[in-house]
Amino acid sequence: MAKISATRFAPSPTGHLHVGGARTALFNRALARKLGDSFLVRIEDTDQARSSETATLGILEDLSWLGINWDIGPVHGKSGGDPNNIGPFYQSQRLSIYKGIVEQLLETDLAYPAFETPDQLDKMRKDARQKKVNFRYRRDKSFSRTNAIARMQREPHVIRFKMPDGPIKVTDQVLGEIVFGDEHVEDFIILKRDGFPTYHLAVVVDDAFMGIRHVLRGQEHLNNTPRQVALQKALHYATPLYYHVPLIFNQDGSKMSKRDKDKVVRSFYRETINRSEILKDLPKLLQKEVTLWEKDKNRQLSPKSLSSLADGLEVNLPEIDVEDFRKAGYLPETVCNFLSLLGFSPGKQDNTDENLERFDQKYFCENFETAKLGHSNAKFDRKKLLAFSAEDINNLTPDSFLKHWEEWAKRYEPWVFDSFGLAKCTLIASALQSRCKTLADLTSQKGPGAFIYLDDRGVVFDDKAVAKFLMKGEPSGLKILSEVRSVIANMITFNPEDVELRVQEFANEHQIGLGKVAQPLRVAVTGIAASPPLGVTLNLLGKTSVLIRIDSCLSQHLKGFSQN
RNA sequence: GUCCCCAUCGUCUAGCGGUCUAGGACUCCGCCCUUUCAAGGCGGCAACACGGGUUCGAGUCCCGUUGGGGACGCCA
Repeated sequence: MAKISATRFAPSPTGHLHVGGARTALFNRALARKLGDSFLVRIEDTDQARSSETATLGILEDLSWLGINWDIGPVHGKSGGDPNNIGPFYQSQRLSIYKGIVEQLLETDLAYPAFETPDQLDKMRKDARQKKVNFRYRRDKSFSRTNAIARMQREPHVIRFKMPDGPIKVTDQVLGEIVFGDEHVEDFIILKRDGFPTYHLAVVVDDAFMGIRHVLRGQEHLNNTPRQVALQKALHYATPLYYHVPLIFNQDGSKMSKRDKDKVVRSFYRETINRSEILKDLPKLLQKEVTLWEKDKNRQLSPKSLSSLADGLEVNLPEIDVEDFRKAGYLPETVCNFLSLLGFSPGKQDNTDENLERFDQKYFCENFETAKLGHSNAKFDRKKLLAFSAEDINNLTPDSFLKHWEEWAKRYEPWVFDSFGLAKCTLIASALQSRCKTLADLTSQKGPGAFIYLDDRGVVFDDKAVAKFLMKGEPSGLKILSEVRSVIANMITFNPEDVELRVQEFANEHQIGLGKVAQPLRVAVTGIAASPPLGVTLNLLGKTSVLIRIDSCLSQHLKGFSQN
């Protein structure tokens, strides 16, 4: 047994890391730091059909991006390693260990082979359900060990653990003492037909071999705990301390899960009337996949296919995975801070009422306490996350903000820096920083910088803005615009201060308020009534573009104006 | 259906028997600042699920009801 003391995060690589998993990782690391334990990552890939190396890599990358580094485990970037020689950290590479344990259990009559096929079991479960009784697999009274061992040699089989009789007590560090009656805990499978261990066996064996003394995980595992405790007793392993934390929910109160994206697309697809037309526009391979998927509720589309279909249906996929939030332009620190608050509260310090919610992971690790963990499930509030994000982005130094944006853009919108160059992007960043809630807002078509990316002759004018700032009043905005145009045209320097100064002078000369000049100009070059300060807005576009846009605006609206 | 967990503003939560006419954060609303939009500053609305106990005293302890959630896989 390992001589170290560790906490662990043990994801199964069946897709991207989702926020619930990320939170578990965050809590485990904090617990480890608080305890002075090592923090270990282990890949639970005992499901041959669903696990993939791509998913593993994705999860490790997601953790790294969040800044969650691990001491022991798969090597990725600066994380991982095996200083105590307790690896490997992929369960698929530990098969011989589990087999040895299973043999030991078999020899000591603590486990036995079983021969029912999955179909047979399915039927047994259905029958039980129909009779409204609880199904629980227990070894037959007429069970003969010698017979079974002999049959093992020639028949496909699983190995089941002999669950001891009597209730099992679990002591949880968060929830307290919980007693599970044995009427539910069956002789569960520890070795599958394919020779792979089940989760229960692998987790118990690995935790023991890897020195895991503290197990913090989601409450969905609470009902698994008695099985694992029974197994630990049978194997004479120490039972780790358990910490079961509440779940993370969607706004509608359902559990936030990996399947949510599929669910959203499915329900939207069902309600779409012209779905056959949409289907036609998809690639042939995808068409086949969708047809199969449509018929089978339990089937899930691959992430790629799912997003293609979502595009076709024009549905927005919910953000569930860490990668989704990265793409949406959140800073990793923001995501970590927000996630840390789901099921954990920093409490009150010195009885002051100040807001203690905004903290970094250093603070979280130092102040993490079991007593500060909540007991009830938490809904994931995107609006609050967005508010945190806006605040964090605003608090960044201009330099750091630019770097974050550049890094993000390189991954998701490479055209920005490619076509505008660093100098212009620096200007854009400084103009938009306080107006952005996420990094994605910087390039969003609905974002505060949308006007920057417009074609000079393709400005789309907002009707209300045009009516209010160009058509109304005497003199009208259009008239002022046509007069101020020459002021702009005659400018030699074009920095924000000069622009503001000249426009102010113009207003003074004509004895009108600044707004009377600024708003028509703003509408002319952006199409809408809101933008960064006028000087910055015009400077960002450059004199040439500004003049083209003014002219284009005048020619589009003067016509309509004279007719009225 | 069976077992398990949970229950304070719309949401995240503070509260560990009296200091609670219940505090903070997000949302929403108002005001200030202001050439627009942001940012920033100030203020406001808003909750102890219900019913029984225990106690001099209950958001805080106990029981029940109701409600929410989880588990019941050769998934993890």
